[in-house]
Amino acid sequence: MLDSAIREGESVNGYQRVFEVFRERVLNGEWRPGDRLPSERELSLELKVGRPLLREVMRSLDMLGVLDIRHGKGAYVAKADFKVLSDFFAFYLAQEKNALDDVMQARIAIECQAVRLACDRATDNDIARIETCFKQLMATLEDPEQGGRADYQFHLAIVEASHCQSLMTLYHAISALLLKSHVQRRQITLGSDEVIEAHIDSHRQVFLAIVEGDGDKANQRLREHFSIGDELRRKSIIAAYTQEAEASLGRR
Amino acid sequence: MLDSAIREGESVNGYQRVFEVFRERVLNGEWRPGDRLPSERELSLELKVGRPLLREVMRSLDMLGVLDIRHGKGAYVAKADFKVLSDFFAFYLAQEKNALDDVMQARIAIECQAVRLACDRATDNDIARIETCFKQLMATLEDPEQGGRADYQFHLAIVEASHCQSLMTLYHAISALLLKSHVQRRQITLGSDEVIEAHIDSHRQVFLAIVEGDGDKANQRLREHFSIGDELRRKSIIAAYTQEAEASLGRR
DNA sequence: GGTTGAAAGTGGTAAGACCACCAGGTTGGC
DNA sequence: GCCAACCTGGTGGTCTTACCACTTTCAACC
Repeated sequence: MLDSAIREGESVNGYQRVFEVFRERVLNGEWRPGDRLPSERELSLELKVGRPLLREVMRSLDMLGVLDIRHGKGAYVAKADFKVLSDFFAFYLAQEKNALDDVMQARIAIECQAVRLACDRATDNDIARIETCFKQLMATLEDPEQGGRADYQFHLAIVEASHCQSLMTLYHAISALLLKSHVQRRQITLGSDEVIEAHIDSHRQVFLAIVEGDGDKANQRLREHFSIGDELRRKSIIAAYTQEAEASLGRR
Repeated sequence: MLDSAIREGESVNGYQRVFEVFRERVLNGEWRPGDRLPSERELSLELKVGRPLLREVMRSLDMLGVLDIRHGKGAYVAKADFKVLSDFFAFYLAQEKNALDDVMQARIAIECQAVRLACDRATDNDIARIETCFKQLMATLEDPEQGGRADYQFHLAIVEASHCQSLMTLYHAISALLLKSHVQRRQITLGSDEVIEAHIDSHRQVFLAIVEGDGDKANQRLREHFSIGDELRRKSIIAAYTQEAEASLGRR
């Protein structure tokens, strides 16, 4: 069905035809980011299709992030962004079991590569930002909501220090889940001094390795960071169930 | 009084409202993959929106891969797949310079994590498949087209042996570019025995590490594989330019 | 009994009308 | 003369209606 456009005849449906026109013009650079498109009325006239059909295509492209349609102003070509990927993953993950664990693997993949690149490419600004995030992390230990956000910001800063668009894009795509997961974990593990200390130190080690610019070391420490987090989460879950069991026994 | 509609922020435009309804119903499992949706007329009645608007939403979801709309039959909930990601990347990469290098970083990220998981999770079947791909790789050394495809298949087999959906999804998303890149590289580096030997051995090492089930080793060897490939490509480019320069001098 | 073709239901498309929003020019008051 | 409020034209946002094209079904016909 991917080949449907290759058909010789005019038999493809109008939607495909119009979509291809847009694809062509954007990919050929005829329509560049920031350009304003003709009005829907004009376009529907030019392409010889009705406005509803044209709008179906444009809406789809809007969802793809290729167009930015603004009520009362017009439609603009946008720089494709990750918005659509978030939507896609939301639907996608709703249909997958073990989705969070699964996505966590993608997250590890992205961050581990990003941290390597960051060691080479990070500017002073990037370093400073990561440091700021780290301080913020320490300042919000008590609040699961803010702490989770700070945690997420720290990791995000690392990924953006890689200056690699595709990694950043993919990371953003799963960011909604990551943020949620960070907050959840905070709520579970809140309160244990030992946990907090390990957590902070783990972040610090990663940060220092980046400052040193040692890609291998940074990668290794980040992996340790993830496995520590994983272990802590398991412990917490076990603890939670144990408490529950005891409470259950106590009620008898 | 016009503001009466503005409450709870639920007052956004109809498109958003309808989209959220679909999102809810799919995410809540009310509509599961394979289910057939009510007809457009029924839905537009139920949701109290016009059919064109409803269709805009459904088309968008069709593009996202969430719905499968079939003329004359109806709309079905589909398992979200990576088709949309390819479209997205096509637009996205058209706007980015250095796109290929950039995406290559994402590729490395995905494969390096995948190979670790593969070491733990690969079944006998997976191993056999990777081995088959490796043999195919050796059998097609002469043909850039087939050789490039075999190369791609080898790496794909590794990723799929990770049994990690999100990694596989992301990998598929960039697969079109990877395949193209594999073939291109083959065309450039074709002919040098030394290059071919290094290339084959590099793959072999990765394969063996997976068979051993040693994640760290496999990861390291895969990284070496990539850096070898990178180096070879650079050398070839330099060689090509050198030849060109000599030829240019010769013509004078 | 097998074939065929109409009918019903579905998505596909078009046209026209009207509403909501935005920007820029016009008009009114100060 | 200046500024605010208002009007106006253009744009996207939405609804309605009608009709076309594809698929399936089932009953009439051979």
